[in-house]
Amino acid sequence: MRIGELARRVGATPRTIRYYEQLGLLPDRERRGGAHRLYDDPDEERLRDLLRIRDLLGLSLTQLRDWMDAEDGRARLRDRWHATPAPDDGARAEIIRESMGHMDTQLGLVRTRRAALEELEDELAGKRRRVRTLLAELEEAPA
Amino acid sequence: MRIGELARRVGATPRTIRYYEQLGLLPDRERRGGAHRLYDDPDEERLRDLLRIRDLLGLSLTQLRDWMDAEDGRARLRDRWHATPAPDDGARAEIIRESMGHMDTQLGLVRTRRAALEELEDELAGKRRRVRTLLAELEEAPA
DNA sequence: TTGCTCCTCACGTCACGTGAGGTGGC
DNA sequence: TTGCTCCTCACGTCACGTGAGGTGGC
Repeated sequence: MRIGELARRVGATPRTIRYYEQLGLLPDRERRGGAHRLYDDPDEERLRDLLRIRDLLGLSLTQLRDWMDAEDGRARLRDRWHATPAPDDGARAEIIRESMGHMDTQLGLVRTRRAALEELEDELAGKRRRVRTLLAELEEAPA
Repeated sequence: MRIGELARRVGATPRTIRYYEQLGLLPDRERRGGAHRLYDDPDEERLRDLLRIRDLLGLSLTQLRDWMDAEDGRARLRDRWHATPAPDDGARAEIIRESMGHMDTQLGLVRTRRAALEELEDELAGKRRRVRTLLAELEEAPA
């Protein structure tokens, strides 16, 4: 698909996609003769992930790059794992542990934020309940 | 307190506080002779609220202004309510209903976001579990 | 060939960051 | 009086938005 359709699908703009390509967040798509960029489904999936993490966690694009680098690293590790069920020399376990450490960092970020949002939601819900009670009293007992 | 201390307390910078004042998000503090800005505890509370909503919901400062305008409106309404327990002519109930409508909008925003974060958290937790299982197998049964 | 979408500059904008040069207040 | 913090410009930066002017491809 072309850049306009990709943008429409994920709810972004062509400008954002080009900017992310420039920063290395998206691959520099093979363009025959410097012409139009063409994207496939995995590209769309990656872009969705980028926008989702950016929006939900409020990361800068530099932080987003770090996040995706780690994700890519894990993906490569997983491929290597499945490709070679080799004898364990301890190094593989070590790499997995490192990968886990990074996942824990990610999970910590998400959990902290979700907890903060839950607190905000509880506060708002409480306020709403109080106002609703006030309204009910007003309707039941008009002076 | 002065702007530096306020900034340090809430985890912002003096520049941000001045910018928010300029946009009308914070009050233009009385400054005798155009000198230093002085803030009190309610100012700190308001700034905390601003930063919290901005960060958790990712609002633009224009949207943030709308949010706070509604909050301020509700606060004024509440004051008026407590000041004059007047006879009900229906107008008060109407104003409360309007206020409720806005709170529902706010709650909807927060809930949508929290649900999205929960989904992300579940996905990450699932990935982590799978990697952990892999690691356990590796440690228990070395080839 | 006509439309539509894409291309690359390049300047504009939002939300601040970061000095420059000068003044207030314990 | 000496430090420290504050003040107001004002230019820089990040993450894009928005034309200007030109080209690709069904």
